[in-house]
Amino acid sequence: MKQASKKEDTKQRILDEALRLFSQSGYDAVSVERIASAVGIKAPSLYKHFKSKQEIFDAIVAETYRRYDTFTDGIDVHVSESKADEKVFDGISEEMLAKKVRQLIEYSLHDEYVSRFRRMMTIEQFRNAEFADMYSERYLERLVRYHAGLFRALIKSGTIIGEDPDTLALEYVAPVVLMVEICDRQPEREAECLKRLEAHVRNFYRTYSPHMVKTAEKRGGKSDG
Amino acid sequence: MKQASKKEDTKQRILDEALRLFSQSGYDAVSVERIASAVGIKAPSLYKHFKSKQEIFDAIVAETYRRYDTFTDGIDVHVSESKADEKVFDGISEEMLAKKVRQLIEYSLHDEYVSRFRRMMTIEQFRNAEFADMYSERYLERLVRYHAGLFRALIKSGTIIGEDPDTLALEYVAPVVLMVEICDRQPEREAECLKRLEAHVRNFYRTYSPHMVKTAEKRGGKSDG
DNA sequence: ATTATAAGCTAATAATCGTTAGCTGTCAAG
DNA sequence: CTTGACAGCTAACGATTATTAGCTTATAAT
Repeated sequence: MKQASKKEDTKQRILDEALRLFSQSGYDAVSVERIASAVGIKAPSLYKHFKSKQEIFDAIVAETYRRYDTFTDGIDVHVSESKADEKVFDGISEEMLAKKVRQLIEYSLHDEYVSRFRRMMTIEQFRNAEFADMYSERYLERLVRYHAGLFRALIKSGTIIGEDPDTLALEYVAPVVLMVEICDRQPEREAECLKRLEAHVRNFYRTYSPHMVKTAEKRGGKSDG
Repeated sequence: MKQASKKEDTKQRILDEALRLFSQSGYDAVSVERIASAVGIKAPSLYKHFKSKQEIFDAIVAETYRRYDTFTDGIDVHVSESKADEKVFDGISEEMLAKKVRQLIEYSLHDEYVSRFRRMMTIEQFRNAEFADMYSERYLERLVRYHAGLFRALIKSGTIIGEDPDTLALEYVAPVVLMVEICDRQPEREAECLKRLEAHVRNFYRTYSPHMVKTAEKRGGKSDG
């Protein structure tokens, strides 16, 4: 029988520690010796669980393919494009948008697995075309498509105004992605990034919400900076 | 006397080839042997020019500190914040904005040195705090500040409407930065990215230009999908 | 022309790399 | 209790790493 107690546990810890180290320094800069000692075993013992260093890396990638987590996994509200015309989002508020982004950021940055894997792929994205494609798809396009669907529904329901939901989605999502990238390399700037995103979301909402009809007159003479 | 003929030439070629290789695979994955053979010499000969592999890397970084090139170097129109209130940008057009972005992209992607260094730093950004800071500053904050200054002037002159030039700048710049990142890993998508940026810039201009007063009525009843 | 320096080379260094062989103790199944 | 597989270990492998020593050749200054 296959007992999952000791062996599977060690195997998982190897994957965990390897991902942690790869996300810090990249695949080439991390030796199997270093992975092993992080797990608390000797390097040759790794080969009881994986037949090569490359296989460890591959297993990590394969695992995330199974998990298929995205930025959007961290959001509680989900929309599929097919359901988009049901008017669930009629009354979406500035506050709701802001909250969604906070949830997204929270998940993307504080889920260790998610954030480590993203940092690892940031380092390894140029290694081959497959990784490049995966990176763009996973960390940008999925999020843009998701929001394009959302905005398409919101436009249809009249909640926001706008003609091009794809462009709108890119403009909405791009600052979010960039702030995540900043936090990946400068975690100490998280508060600042959240603040900038709050300002972004609120400006976005006010710009495209029909409640706020923006005219040249409205912002004519500003008193002082 | 210090003759700059042969030695300085080889030294520069070492830097060039090293940067090319580092930008493809990262520092750790490139051996001095591989750099040397790209230059056309043997590995030990490298040490007549640099006393270590690390020094080659450091020299590359130091060189870009001297050059101080940014995204904005590729733009012909320059604004310093002090000159910002001179009404040079009164009549800025959608076409001008679109052209500026095209120039920016052209420079960022097709200047070999600039694009290779950026890709190298993308790989090495997590190596230490200095690189992390440099990356954010060089590839995002500078560009945001530049455009914040531009938009501040444009708001003051009434060319565009808006209250928060910093947020506006982030929203304007973020899609540009992201499209550059896509092209860095998927060069075959350049045309698509340029198209998306064109749509972004035009949407941005139309949204914030006072000529286009956008109201709920204007986009009220859309006939069909 | 002489001479010194510079820039290449080969050979060899120690260190570290990923990986294999083979031994030992643990522990669950029979 | 016996047995066998499993998961750890040490020792060692060859390959590759960055780097040094020392020789040679080309070149530039005197």
